[in-house]
Order: sequence, then C-alpha cells, then structure tokens
Amino acid sequence: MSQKTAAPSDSPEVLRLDNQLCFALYGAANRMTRLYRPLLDALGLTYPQYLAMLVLWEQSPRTVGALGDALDLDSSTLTPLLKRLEAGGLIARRRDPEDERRVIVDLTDKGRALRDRAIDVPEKLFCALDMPLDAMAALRERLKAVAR
Amino acid sequence: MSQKTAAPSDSPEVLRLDNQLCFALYGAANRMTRLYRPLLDALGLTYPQYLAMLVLWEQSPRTVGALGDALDLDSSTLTPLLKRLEAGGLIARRRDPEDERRVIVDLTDKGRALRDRAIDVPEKLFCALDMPLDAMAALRERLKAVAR
DNA sequence: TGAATTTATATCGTACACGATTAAATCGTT
DNA sequence: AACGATTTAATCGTGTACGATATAAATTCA
Repeated sequence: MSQKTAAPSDSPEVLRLDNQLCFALYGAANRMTRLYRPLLDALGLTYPQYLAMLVLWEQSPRTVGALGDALDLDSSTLTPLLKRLEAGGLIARRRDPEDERRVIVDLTDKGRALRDRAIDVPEKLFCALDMPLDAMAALRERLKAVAR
Repeated sequence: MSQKTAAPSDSPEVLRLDNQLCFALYGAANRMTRLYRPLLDALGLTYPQYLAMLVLWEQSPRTVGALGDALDLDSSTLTPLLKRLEAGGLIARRRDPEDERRVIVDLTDKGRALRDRAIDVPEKLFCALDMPLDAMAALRERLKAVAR
C-alpha cells in the first residue's frame, strides 16, 4: 500500500465524511439556499432576508430581539440584514419610545405587498424538491428536535 | 381584528416559518456549527476547514476540484479556505506538472498529525447531540437524499 | 439617589458561500 | 499547426454568521 497516499480505509470510520450527520446537514442547507436563489432573486431577497420577511408576515411589528429569537440569529447578523431590507423599502426601523434600548421593526406597504408575490415560492420549491409531503414533515420535525 | 398587526393566522399556512423544512435545515445547520466551534477551536480549525481536512485525511493528495466535488463547494469558496490551511502549515498546494491548470492539495506532516487530535471530535459531538445512533444514521441518509 | 448590573442593539474583524468574471492550460477538429 | 471550445483555479463583490466588544438605556439595590 502506498506510503504517500492515504487510502479511504486508513481513516477511522468516525472521521469518514460519509458517516457524518453534520456534513449532511451542512451540505443540504447549502443546497437548499442555492435552490431558493432563482426564486428569491425575482423578489429581490436573499434566503435569510426571506426568512426575516416570513417572520414579519406572520406578525409585525416585532423588536430586533424577537426576530432574533424566531430565527435563532443575533443582532450582529440581523442588524446589517435589516438595514438592507430597510434600504429596499420593505421594512421600517424605529426606537421603541417605551424602551429606547429596543428597536421596532415593522413592514412598509411595499413589504406587506411583497407577500402576495412570495406566496407561490413554497409551492415552487416543493416541486423542485420532489419529495412526499409526509416525508418532508417528518424530516422537518426531526431537524427541529436536533436544534432543540 | 387589528389593522396594524398581522396575527399569526393572517399568514397563509405555506408561509408559516414553522412549516418550512428549509428553515429547519437552515437553523439546524447553524446550530451544528456553533456546537462544533468549541471543539474545533482547540484544533485551530473552523467547521468548513475541518470538513476539508476530513476529506484529505480520507485521501490525499487531491486536486482542488476533487475537494470541491467531495464538499460540494466551488473554487471561490475553497481557494481562500485552502490558503488559510496552508498559512497554518496543515497543507501544501502546488500546480500539477501533468496539467498546469490543476492545483494539487496535500497534507503536511503537521496536517497528518492533526488527525490524532481530531479523532475524538465526533465522539464529543455525539455526546453533545444526545441522540440515538440509528436515528442519527436515518436522518443522515434522509438529508443525503434531499441533497441528491 | 446613584453606582453597579443587566439588557437591547450596534460595531468590528474573521471566515465562509456563491454568482460572475478572468486567465491560463488543454483538447478537438479541422 | 491553428484556433475556438472547454476545463480548472483564482479573483471580485455582495451578503451572511458569529464571537468580542462597545454603547446606551433601563433596572437593581445598597
């Protein structure tokens, strides 16, 4: 056996890429963002921006902190993202008069209107995935469990 | 019902964050990287760098392209990452004399030696995850199927 | 009250991801 | 041989992620 080239079997099983749940997760997440991109480009959104809009379409206004709780992201990620959404005219940000530490994020009319154009994104992605609905639901719940 | 605040039920089911497989994927992947961080900090690696090292521990040398196929990443992501691994003394990069377009990535002694210190990372992460082994395997295969 | 602590964002530096473009080397076909 | 098409990495610009730190407002409590 070659001395210079490590054959696959030389690597312990636990270090094999194929065996790693986390790599599968990492790869699938990257793929997913790439799958979304063409759909979201039409809306002028990135995937994380789309997620933020989903949260706001569900309920608005919300504070930056509440948004971060929903998305599991902190302000160092959200602040620049929200500034870009604001620059795009989709949201408005203002300090909470009740508590000047908080920043309230609210949809603009343009932001609300975008929901109508986003309504068929899940359907299109579902088709692109080509996976039974119940399998998707099962996988989703497993992943939520992983994320605790 | 309020005009200014959209209640959760106002958003169509398909746009609810809770229902989105992709968000579950996105969140779980982010969590996973955060879970790895303290373990990998000790090795001086980021999570994507760790993945690249896993691939090289399995087989080296490899071209940048082969590495990209294994990780499903392209050169715009890999080139800077590999330069950092090279700067850290873990790998060496050289043009393939056979085909000057290709760049061959190989482990240094230091890179090979790092495997011994990385050997217990999967075990530690497995403990942190606290999930039955067969459930992990099942989830992993599901995710690979999603990524096609 | 007022100092110490906590809380809510923002800022900064580092490191991915990825589309688009570039540049060099190789290949195919004539 | 020649030259256009293809392949392989690198480069560039934009947008996340996130730890560490900063800042300011609110809260606690001595």
